[in-house]
Amino acid sequence: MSQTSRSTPATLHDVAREAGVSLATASRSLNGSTRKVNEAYRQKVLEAAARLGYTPNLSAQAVARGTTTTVALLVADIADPYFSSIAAGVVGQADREQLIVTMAETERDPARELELVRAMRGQRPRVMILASSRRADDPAAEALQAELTAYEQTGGRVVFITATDSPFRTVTLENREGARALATRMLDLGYLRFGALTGPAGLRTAEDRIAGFTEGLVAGGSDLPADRTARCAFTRDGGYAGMRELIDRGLGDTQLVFALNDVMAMGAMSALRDAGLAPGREVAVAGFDDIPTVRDVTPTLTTVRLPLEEVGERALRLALAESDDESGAPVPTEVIVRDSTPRLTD
Amino acid sequence: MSQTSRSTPATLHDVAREAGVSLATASRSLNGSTRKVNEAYRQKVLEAAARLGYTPNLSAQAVARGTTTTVALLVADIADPYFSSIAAGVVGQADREQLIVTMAETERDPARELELVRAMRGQRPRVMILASSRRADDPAAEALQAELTAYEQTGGRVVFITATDSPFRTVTLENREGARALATRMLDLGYLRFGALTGPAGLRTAEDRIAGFTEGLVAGGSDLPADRTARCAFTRDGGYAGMRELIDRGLGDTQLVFALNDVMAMGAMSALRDAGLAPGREVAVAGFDDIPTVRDVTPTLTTVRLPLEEVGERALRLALAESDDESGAPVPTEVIVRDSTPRLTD
DNA sequence: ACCGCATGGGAAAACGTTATCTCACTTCCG
DNA sequence: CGGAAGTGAGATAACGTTTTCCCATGCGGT
Repeated sequence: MSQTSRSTPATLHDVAREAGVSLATASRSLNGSTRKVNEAYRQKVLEAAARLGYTPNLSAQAVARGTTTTVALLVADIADPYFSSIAAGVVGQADREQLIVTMAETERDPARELELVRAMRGQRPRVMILASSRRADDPAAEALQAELTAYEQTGGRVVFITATDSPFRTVTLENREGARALATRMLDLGYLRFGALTGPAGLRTAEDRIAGFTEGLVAGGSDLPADRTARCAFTRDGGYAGMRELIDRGLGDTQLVFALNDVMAMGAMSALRDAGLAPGREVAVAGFDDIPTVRDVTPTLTTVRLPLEEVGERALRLALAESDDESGAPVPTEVIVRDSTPRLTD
Repeated sequence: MSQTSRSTPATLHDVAREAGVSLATASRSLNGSTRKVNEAYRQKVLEAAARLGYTPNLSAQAVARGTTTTVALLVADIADPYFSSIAAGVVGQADREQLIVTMAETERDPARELELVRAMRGQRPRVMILASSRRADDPAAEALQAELTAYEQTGGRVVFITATDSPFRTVTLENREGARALATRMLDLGYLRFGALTGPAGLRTAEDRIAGFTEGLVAGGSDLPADRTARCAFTRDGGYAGMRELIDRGLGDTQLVFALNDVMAMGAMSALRDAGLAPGREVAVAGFDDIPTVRDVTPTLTTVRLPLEEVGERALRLALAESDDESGAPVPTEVIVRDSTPRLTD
């Protein structure tokens, strides 16, 4: 009972011996093979396995079967609610599909992303989901595409979560359309003078959102003047810094600042507050994504809802789908007006 | 160039043939073995590998070597900032150690946790990190412990992230001490009448924090009356519901509510606001964990800082450490006073 | 000149599975 | 009663690696 000495895990061999059957029969009994096996034998094997605490070695199964049950997930930053929500969706769906997910963090660096894709290929995952953000000026983009194409040629499935269309299966996020709808809605609320935190140059998500927002404004007869925008990192601290810069440059009569995503918006609101300005009252703020916490900030944040967890689920389902063009409808976005953008009544 | 037909990944065999060397030499060239290999041969192999786009099959390596490079991580809920911060730490450290992390979600269900541990054992991970929360009344606890012990006997390493001491390596969270320090500090600020959201019955983390908080209050001559506490789920919505219940029962002269963790505190503050009460001014609120977003809520939240990302890193390092009793010092906690608990001056 | 002895390549056995292929045995039909 | 046709267990060849072992070669020492 108190065997504290280190041993090795029980193998199928052990189980077969213990049950007094052949290796083949043991294997057939423990996983569902097409072949039938005598119920009496089957019982013996099952009992033996339980007695020995046998767990099949997934690596060995992978080698023998030539396929794994792994899905590889690449995100920019796990601690960011945007990515962790997507990850939660992927992991949940994977669990339902009896798959295992392995995760890695690109830290928003394209070179690192490429490196990680290479490394992950070693696992021979069934699926690779790339939620990490695309850049327009990515020098590693070609190499990445080549790597992924090679991966697909060996039977893998690539799914991107992004707005830009890629040569791979894609869960399409309507960043542009969502931002345009947001702009329209803000105009409806009476806003006229807009500013924005535009994120880092070259980041596709950022560019799409800004483009969509501008489009909406222009369509409504307004615009987004360059001197009311500031570049900044795509993070909470970036949002804080960007808003800080806007404030330092002089907000003028800016009525509403669009922050590109919710974490940036939250940083921006803090920057406003720290500068003695009341977000929502003196300067309205809008975000994008609808991460869970925006209901709990003050004022509650107006944003464009992206069903992130569902996005993760869809990504995996899409990867597993038979048909190649099952990408289906883009993910629905929805403008959600909250207290950070009150109706202007003057 | 446009070979779109599906093929299989290049194997070491292919590389060896392409380079005109034996399998053994190819293997020795591509990973660092103890044996030296002629530089000319080595180059040929490396070139051949590059030409064929060879990536070693990790499963096969695992089978041949008898060990994997996998870290299994179990969390309760990936989308919860507490767990995603820990996960970020684990993934970051794993990356530095050239390890791969696979992740699963217990959804706070002990039965599920046991099931998952069983399933993960199939991967033969080098390390299993359990960040999912312990329960005092867990009916599956014995089975879990048996499973983990068996796992350790076969060479695996278990690390718990928790406050309760376990028979396994543990990153110790000083929930009790931190909560006690928080109580002391709140007394210093002039608070006298306390309430609390106590979380679900049986959850160790919750119990420890409440116990510590009560201790601190009692030590300071105050107390935590049962009629000012409410049970609730350990989530944002739980915090909201719990505070709602407290409000409905009548807050009386309660001056400060301790919410057990930050997401609950944020829910609680929203509940207060929705009831027309100003958190921080009319009722003070304190949390625990110091998740990133609490700097951005209004009022900013007083809490006990837990360096969550570092906790994740430490967990992995602890798992990998040679010595058995390297658990080291408990993770330092720090009370951080912010605007949600202003000094009482009446 | 001969004998170790290090050096380093290659054949082949292992790792823990699955899947193919035998083959003994039953059953059923004419 | 003989033979065809199932049935299902077991031996064994894979799967893609690593690693052990064997062996040819070259070199230094006596």
